[in-house]
Amino acid sequence: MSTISYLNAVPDSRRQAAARPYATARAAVLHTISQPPLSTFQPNQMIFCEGDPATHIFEIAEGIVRLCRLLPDGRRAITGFLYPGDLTGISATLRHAFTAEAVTPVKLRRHARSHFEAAASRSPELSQRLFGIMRDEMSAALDQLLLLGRKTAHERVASFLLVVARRASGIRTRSQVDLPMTRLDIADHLGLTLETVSRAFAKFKNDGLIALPTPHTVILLRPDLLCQLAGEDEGDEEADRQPQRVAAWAH
Amino acid sequence: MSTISYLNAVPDSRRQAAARPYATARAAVLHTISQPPLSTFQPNQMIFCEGDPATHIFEIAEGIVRLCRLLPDGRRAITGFLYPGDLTGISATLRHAFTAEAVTPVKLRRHARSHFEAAASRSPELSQRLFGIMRDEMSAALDQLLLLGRKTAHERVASFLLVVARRASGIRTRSQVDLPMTRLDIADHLGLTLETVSRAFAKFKNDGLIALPTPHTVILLRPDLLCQLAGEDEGDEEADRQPQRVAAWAH
DNA sequence: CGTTGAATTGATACTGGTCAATTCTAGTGG
DNA sequence: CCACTAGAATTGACCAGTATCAATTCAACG
Repeated sequence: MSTISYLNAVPDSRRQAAARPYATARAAVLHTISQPPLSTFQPNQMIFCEGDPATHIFEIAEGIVRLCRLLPDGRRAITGFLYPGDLTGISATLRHAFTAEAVTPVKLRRHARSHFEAAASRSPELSQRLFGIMRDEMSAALDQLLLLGRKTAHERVASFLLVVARRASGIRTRSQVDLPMTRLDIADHLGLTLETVSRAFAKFKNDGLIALPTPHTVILLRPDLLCQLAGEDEGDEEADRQPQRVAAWAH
Repeated sequence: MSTISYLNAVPDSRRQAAARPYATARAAVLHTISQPPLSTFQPNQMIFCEGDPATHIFEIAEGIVRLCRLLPDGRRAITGFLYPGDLTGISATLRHAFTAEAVTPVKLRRHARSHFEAAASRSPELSQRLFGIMRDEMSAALDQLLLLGRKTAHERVASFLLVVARRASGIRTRSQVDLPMTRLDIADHLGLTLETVSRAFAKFKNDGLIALPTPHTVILLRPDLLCQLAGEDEGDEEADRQPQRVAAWAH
């Protein structure tokens, strides 16, 4: 907690980044169940805490959320960021495995776990999707393990930019990317310091790989080179990675 | 791949470590289904490869397996080790997300995914357990993210020793721990070099925290201090970590 | 405009990596 | 049973990539 306990303002430009129409891709499944009212959170406000009883599942309607784990002395790892349409709390059972905090102003729906599980046991499609979400989460976690364990600072930052670009836009290589989170958030996600993140951005800018119209807007000028730098083999790895859909299991 | 492609011998002392009666805790569920014959693998032999079609689920009967992800240039992250009784391939659907290789001589059962899924859809308990296994995997991955992102070399090695001690023995603080994997495997799991791992062991030994009768046997002399070093706060760390509790979700 | 937190940039320190040599271990063959 | 050998582990010297500490600069809101 030492790093963030205040509730301060976030620039308007960053608020806008939160209200993107990406959403609903995943959450759509839920809307067949019920539509709880929206809860609102201010930037840096805690949504739920590691260790809290996991009574609800959360569906992000608007804004960006960070998921963190902390060491007793306050060192922080951000295990991931949530975007509109994302769900969290699915893989928890008794207690949450991480803390969730709003990065930008957030609106979300809380689905009671009991309702949720009842619905899942009735709908094979729903439980199917839940498995799919858990798989995606696991896959992202494995990518992150490789990033943290074996990539250099520059490679980590390049990887991050590409992940955010793909996720926030849906389109594979949209040139303009919003970074609603701070340099410290990025650093805690990449296992670096905020200075190192800043220097990596500066270098990419000097090398002509990106442009930084504002600190929270990146334009990918050479996504190809970034891909190479990130050690992702830019090719069409996605192409065959998720042509997914297997029969089904879990009733 | 570049690091290991030969099939060499493993000391007999390490073979024994593999044949531990831990097992079956998790695999027990499966035995209600069927009992395929055992397949055998030599040390460093590949069991399946990242990207392979995930047609089977594997149940380790004997021996130790490592799960790796590789960067194009050969840098390797070991995302985890499997012990007797562990399953893998559950969270994969179309293709495996990592490579699995034998560390010691391994015996395992291959369960056809189709059978498996059929059984899961018939048995709520089974699919329930599968969810549980996936949760455990995710929880371990999150721990590892914190370790790789924010712990020092010494902290990582201390954490590793404790995890292995708990897992291999089941008992919380069994003093003698076998390390069937090499220093390089440990290093690739902890995001370090083998030299750094070796130096950490040497330091712990000098400081009286552990004894090293052989390079593959560790005795935890002061598990309490190791715990502290690992940043696990053995006790009730949660206590003062989150004194706060925002009213939060008053929508 | 003024103010405050965020971001950038610079100087320096230090952890852990790299390269290299030596020792150890365990399996092999006499 | 004991030397022999190959790979593993240890240890040392040195170096590089990041972290740390510190000072500006910048951006956005009041």
